Amino acid sequence: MLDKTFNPKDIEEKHYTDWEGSGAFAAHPESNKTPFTIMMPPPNVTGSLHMGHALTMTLQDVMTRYQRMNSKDALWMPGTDHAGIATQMVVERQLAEAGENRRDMGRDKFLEKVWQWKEESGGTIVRQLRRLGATPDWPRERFTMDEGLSQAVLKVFVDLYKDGLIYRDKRLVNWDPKFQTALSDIEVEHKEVKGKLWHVAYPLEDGSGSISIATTRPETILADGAIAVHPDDEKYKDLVGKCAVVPVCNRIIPIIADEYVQSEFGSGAVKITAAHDYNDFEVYLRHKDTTEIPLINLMTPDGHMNENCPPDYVGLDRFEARKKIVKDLDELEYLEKVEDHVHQVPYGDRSCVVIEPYLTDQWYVDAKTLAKPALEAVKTGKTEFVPKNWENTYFDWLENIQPWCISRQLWWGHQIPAWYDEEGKVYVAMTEEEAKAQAGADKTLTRDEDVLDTWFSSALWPFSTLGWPDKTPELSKYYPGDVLITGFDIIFFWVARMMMMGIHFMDGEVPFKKVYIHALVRDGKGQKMSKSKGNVIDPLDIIDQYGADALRFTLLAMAAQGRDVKMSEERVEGYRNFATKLWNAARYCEMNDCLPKEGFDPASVQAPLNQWIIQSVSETKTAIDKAMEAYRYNEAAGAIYQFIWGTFCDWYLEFTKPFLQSGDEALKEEIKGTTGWVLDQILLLLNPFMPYITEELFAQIAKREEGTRLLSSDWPDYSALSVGESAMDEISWLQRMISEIRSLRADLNVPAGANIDLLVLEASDQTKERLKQYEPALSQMARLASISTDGEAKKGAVKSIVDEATIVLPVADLIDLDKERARLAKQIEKLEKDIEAIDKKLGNEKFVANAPDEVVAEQKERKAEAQNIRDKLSAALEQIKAA
RNA sequence: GGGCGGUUAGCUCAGCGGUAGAGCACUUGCUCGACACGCAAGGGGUCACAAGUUCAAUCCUUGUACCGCCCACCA
Repeated sequence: MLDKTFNPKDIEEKHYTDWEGSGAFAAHPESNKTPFTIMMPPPNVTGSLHMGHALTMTLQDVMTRYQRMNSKDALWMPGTDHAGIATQMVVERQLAEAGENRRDMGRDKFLEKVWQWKEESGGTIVRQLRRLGATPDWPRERFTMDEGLSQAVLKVFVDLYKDGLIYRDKRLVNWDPKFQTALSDIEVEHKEVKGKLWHVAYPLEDGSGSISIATTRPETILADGAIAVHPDDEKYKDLVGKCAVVPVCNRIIPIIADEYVQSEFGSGAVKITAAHDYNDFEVYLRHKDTTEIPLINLMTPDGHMNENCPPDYVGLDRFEARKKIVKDLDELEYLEKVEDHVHQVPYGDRSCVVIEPYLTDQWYVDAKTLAKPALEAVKTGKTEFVPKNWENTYFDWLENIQPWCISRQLWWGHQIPAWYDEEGKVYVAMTEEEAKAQAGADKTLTRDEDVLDTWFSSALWPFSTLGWPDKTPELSKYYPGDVLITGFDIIFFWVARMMMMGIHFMDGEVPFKKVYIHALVRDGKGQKMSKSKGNVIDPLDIIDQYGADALRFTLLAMAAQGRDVKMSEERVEGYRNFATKLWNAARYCEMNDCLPKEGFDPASVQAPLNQWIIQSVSETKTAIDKAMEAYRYNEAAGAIYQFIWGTFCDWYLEFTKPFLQSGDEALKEEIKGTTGWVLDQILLLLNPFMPYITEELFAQIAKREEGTRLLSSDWPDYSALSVGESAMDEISWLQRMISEIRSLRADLNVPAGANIDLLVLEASDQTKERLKQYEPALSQMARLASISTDGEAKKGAVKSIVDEATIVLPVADLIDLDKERARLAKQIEKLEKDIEAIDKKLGNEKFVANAPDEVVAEQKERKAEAQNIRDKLSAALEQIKAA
């Protein structure tokens, strides 16, 4: 006997262990089944499960389970990402706590520490995924710094270098002074900041006056190399070619003309600080051949002023230097005015410190070239985004893509396979031996210290995890993947780069055919969850409290396309209740011997009641299939929810109760068989969504062959079942009948416990027959003492209409006549309004002429029906008035 | 500045050319032997605003107003 409530805690671990042990998560490259591949976006090794993971992994797991049940050879490829900066940060923080730091320790020793940390703590998220019920092919789990994947990274680097698609360049990069590394453009977040605009006067060298400029970063004045004005600006025409004196450091700089300058902004003159500003650098490049413009770097890598500054600035923090120069400018009377100014300031997405444009040598990928086929693939539909509007975002980014800076001044990551000889000449090769062979035996080579951007290795994930560059069976079977399921926040970081790398290295073949982009999870108020806001809902807490099934179902039900998912505990509670409901339905079935029986054939059932529920199961399955096909998880979840609760529990089980108590034996047996069968189908259909409770019930309600699990069961196929319309009509009638009586009773305050008599007038033969047949169900569900079809409505009886028949409840002594009059009047009024609206339509010649015939027919039918009911209710109202 | 999305019941959101839906909340009844994490019956919406297309618009088009997010170097 099942317990009274379902306790997820008791069974989740047991089933997961059993599932994993069964080997059912495994892909089988050797099988001849159609493959279905999902690449799991590898979470950071430093990560722990948050709601975003819970959502994306649930969607992936549901898809994987669904495809697996549909006889696909499903590969859900799991793994983790080494997460360069994030991981190095974690370990450095630990070192700091122990009073150590990585530079004292040295690179090798430090890396040893990181690996040690990875072994000890890197498995957290992977363990947590198991609690969600995720079923990827664990034995294939990869790490982006695994031997094989690292080899793939080296090969990709070397090949791209040979093709001229990777190169070294000296230009401005986004420099993170906290981590002291370069960052790519997309690792920089621009935030609106309230700053100041300082207006500063630069004296002209010839003493003939001064020229005024405005700046938001006065400390960079110390590195000024020129002043620029617009070539057409009359105001400054005569100054071009002259020189000005930089305040405070007294450097003489030229005044040049460049179209970049906007005459209307500020004073119309701009200082040019080529080593610390992207635009200024561009100006510098345009003029450096004709005008000598100093290119001065005034900062150390950790954001302090260097020796290129006046002595009293050297060593100052960049923000201190800003304060000091403002003070100095003011004292020296160069500062003309200060305005408040709102502008965008770049911050490192991990370090959260202000990023400096900084002039360094870095490695770049020629993203523009790689982007072309990646764009083409989506334009031609080889890869499709769902929902489609994300393609615009993808196009927009790739069409404007800049060179991708891939070198990072970190230690944790894939070290760049480049060596330098003493003259600084570079040799790129898979190994030091090969580099030496290139350089010649007499050269001493030093390896590039830098490592690659973490996303460089993630970009290879769809093929590096399958054994590339070897031609493995996995690679040929599971590439390209069927669908990539991920959030929009990493379309640039990851999706686009996988497209570029995949197409380039896999002979033009895209890495996945579909990209399903889901929303981000927010809190109940729609705010982004973050630790600092303290509004984080921990999925593990939710699992502890409500069970993994409830969490999964909540995420699915709210995963409608193109919207944020607002997570609130009340919703989870609701779906926990749903699990309990199912549990109790199964418990009821168990108590009534309605369990799955060997040999039951749903095609053979005779009773319309049973035919109806079987047909409903089939329709539900169709709805789920349709929804899954379109990645409409919320619709799939809604369909099965509605069927279980609204159809099976609320109607079918209630219909059949009286027949099970007293009915003829054949019918009883058929009901038992049908109920058991439906319950089994429910478990199958719900399994991908709520794997734990369904697996538990599956095991409890029937003896199965040893080792049979829902996990590895087949998705049902009802194509052989066909049920006539008549059963559906008949049960629909029964539902309407019961609803109508219940509604009347409630409206008229008939005591809930009172059994009353039902009189049905003007009943057709069919209705009479049905009343007789379903008498037990009607009596019990509508609480009737008797049902008759002939007789006369007594004075004060209440009337209503179901189809052709008038139902009469002789409850005169129980009800308030005024209330009944009001009820009838209200209904009649509503019907009149409907009829009027329909008449208006039908009276419109254009409508009749243009609307499809079936729409016109439908309107006519509705009108007739409304008129029929109205007439009968009017008669009833007259009768009461007469009484 | 560009792009995308949103505005539907008290709240959170589905729906998307022909009778407005769900969950929660609310009201009123219910110890009908599965379930109060429940059952039954209800109340509640000029589908942001304006114009247009159409026989017909919550749904399509255009515009307006708010609200989000993403991208963008204006000192």
